[in-house]
Amino acid sequence: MNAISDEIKEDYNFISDSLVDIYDQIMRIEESEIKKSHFKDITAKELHLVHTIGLHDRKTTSEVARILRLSKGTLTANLNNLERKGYISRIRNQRDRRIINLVLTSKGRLLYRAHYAFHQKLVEQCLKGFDGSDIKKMKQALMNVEDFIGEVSGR
Amino acid sequence: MNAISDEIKEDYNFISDSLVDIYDQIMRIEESEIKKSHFKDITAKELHLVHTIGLHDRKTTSEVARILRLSKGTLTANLNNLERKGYISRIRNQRDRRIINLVLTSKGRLLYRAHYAFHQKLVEQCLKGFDGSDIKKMKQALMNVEDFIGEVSGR
DNA sequence: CAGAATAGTTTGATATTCAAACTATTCTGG
DNA sequence: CCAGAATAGTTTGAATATCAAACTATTCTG
Repeated sequence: MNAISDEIKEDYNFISDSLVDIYDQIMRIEESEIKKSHFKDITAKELHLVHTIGLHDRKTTSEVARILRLSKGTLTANLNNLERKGYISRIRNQRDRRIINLVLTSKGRLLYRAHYAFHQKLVEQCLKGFDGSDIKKMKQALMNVEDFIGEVSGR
Repeated sequence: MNAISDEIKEDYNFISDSLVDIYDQIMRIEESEIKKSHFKDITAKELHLVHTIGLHDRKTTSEVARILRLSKGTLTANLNNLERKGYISRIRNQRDRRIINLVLTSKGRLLYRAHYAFHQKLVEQCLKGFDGSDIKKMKQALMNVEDFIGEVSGR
């Protein structure tokens, strides 16, 4: 093993160690940043749920439960909380009255945008000083991770 | 706004969207991979705790609680579970008998290494085809994120 | 050496999660 | 068209996780 590949190995270890811890911290500061704004009653999990419900596509309860891997009962409880706090509404689907479509209220949309802006800021900081080809590499790395996740979880 | 910076903006959005979702999936497959091995009784949270206790430095309960931002009571409960399952031991510090030092049992060390190996594999997949300078960039990006986290959470 | 400070545990209340039973609605084969 | 199967979401009851505050044991300090 020569000096260069040793150095690369060290970099691998740095990256691996770093990744293990970073996301936890991100989750935490996401929540604390949101609480500094005027959304004081939102947890990181609820933020995640608001993000998943999203701005445009009126997902159903089942879709959201599948995406987040929550049981239907758990999601119902979470949705009750977010509805009570005024971030989401349930809309009964008129074509198929078994289905509930989920939408963000205007308050929910504000929260969504604040959260999204935070992520944008994070990515900007992360990639500051990078040029177009560096960014392409970064994108490639993330796609590789997605592929890996796909393989491991059986696509 | 010209074509090139539009493209970069799109890449930023891709990266931002991708990051939001990847962590959750990684947590999930970490847990499911570990359950495929002979550590069937471990949750993602417990894995995280075993990782934090680590191999070498005999952290105290308070240190671990601070790192993971858990209350002391919650951590006590978690440690009871991991001790019952045979992954950790509590060692009463002889210099200061108020303190408990936490160590992994041999079973705990096996789990730690399996988890670590998983992360290594993830990083290898992520960076496959990257050369030394690409990897340096990647490292830089992660350090930028750490800086950002430091700034936001007040260092 | 008395009392303040610290490390960790226990306790009681609250919140989260799940699976299973349940309600309401739609689909489907005869 | 209709009976029963299938589907979407809610309710329920039990198990687990979490927190803050009270508590125990130990060490530090003036």
